[in-house]
Amino acid sequence: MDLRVKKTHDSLQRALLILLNQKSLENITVAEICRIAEINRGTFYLHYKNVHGVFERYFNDIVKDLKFSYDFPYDVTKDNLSMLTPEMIQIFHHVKKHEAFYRIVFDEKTPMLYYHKLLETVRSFILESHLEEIEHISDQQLEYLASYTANSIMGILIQWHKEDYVLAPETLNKYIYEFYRLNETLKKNI
Amino acid sequence: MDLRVKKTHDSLQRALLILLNQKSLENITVAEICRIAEINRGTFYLHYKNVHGVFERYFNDIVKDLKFSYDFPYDVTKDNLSMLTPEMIQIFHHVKKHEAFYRIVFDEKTPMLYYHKLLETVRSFILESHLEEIEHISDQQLEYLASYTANSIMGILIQWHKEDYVLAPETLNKYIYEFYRLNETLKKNI
DNA sequence: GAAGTTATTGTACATCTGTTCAATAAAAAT
DNA sequence: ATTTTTATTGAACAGATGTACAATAACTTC
Repeated sequence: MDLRVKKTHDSLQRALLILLNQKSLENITVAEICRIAEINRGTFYLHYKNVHGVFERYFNDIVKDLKFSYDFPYDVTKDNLSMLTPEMIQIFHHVKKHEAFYRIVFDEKTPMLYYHKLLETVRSFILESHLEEIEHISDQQLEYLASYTANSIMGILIQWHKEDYVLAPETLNKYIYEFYRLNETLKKNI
Repeated sequence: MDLRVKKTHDSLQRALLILLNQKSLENITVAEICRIAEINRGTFYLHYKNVHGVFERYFNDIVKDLKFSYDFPYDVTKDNLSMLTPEMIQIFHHVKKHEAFYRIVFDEKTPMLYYHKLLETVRSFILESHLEEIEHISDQQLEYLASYTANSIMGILIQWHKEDYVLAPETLNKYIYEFYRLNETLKKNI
């Protein structure tokens, strides 16, 4: 790979991180990030459409980290019966690890793009490991079930974000498990 | 209320709708919307921060419509035992009714703001009507349960969006009901 | 190492942004 | 109806955006 291109990308990524310590993402301009990175503004537009382009590159690295951590089995007692197993705790640990990053992802000003990408990732985890055994369900219905299930976990993340990430990942995991069992109890009261 | 202010808001709202038929929201500039609305650009900044400000005003009207429709009981056979009752079909009907609008809300380029607001609305529906009878749950846990439950419905909406809103609201409602029952079946296989 | 290819640079341009301010027009208060 | 208050306007400003182009520098190929 061309060293010049790599240098451009690295400089811009480094400049973005510097600026994110000073101001919010939506207040960072292309001109500004180029000044810090010592990159010509014209060069910027050769590679990215806007500042979010640089952030998206950063995002892809973070999600790679999530996918990697998910490939490692977290707990031996794999509970395949629930669609929302304690396995999901890895997602909470991941978000906590990159908290500063996810504060931006869930921010009101941030485009939906990153939310969609994260949901897609969680969705693939669920499709790969938890939805195989389901019968009597159409392909299309399975797509909806995956989104339904994955996004319920995203709901936990959003609430976590709203409460400033105060709870421990283990607590969230316990919550999910209890929410799953809750259906059962309610049904028994019929 | 000052007639001049109302005229300004109305002109801008009308101009936004005209422009949305021609191009996507993120490509509409303040200068452009002011030219169409025949409003001085300085006046624009007296009322809004950017183009999204005008869209947000529009959004508030739409959500008002959702809240209104939800106040009307849709079906007499209210199933209080499930947290996700067929009552939710009203949300699907609402989104279908304002499909052109929600195509923008769920778009990748659109800020998370509208998603958060819609989630908050669905969340309030659930808290008001379905989560009262739950016992042995802390206030905080209830907050998470509400986000968890409300966002699972949002997951259906996102999938609907991804599939270009082809299915009927009734079908989605049937799906949700079946997803709820699915837990039951899986557990019996222990 | 020379020749060819490609990324980066500097400059320029029209347009947009966000803000300020005095002048004016429209509404509200008396 | 006159005065007071407030919204809108037009002009001007520094800075940002997105694009274009020729010149130059860096990398690749042979």
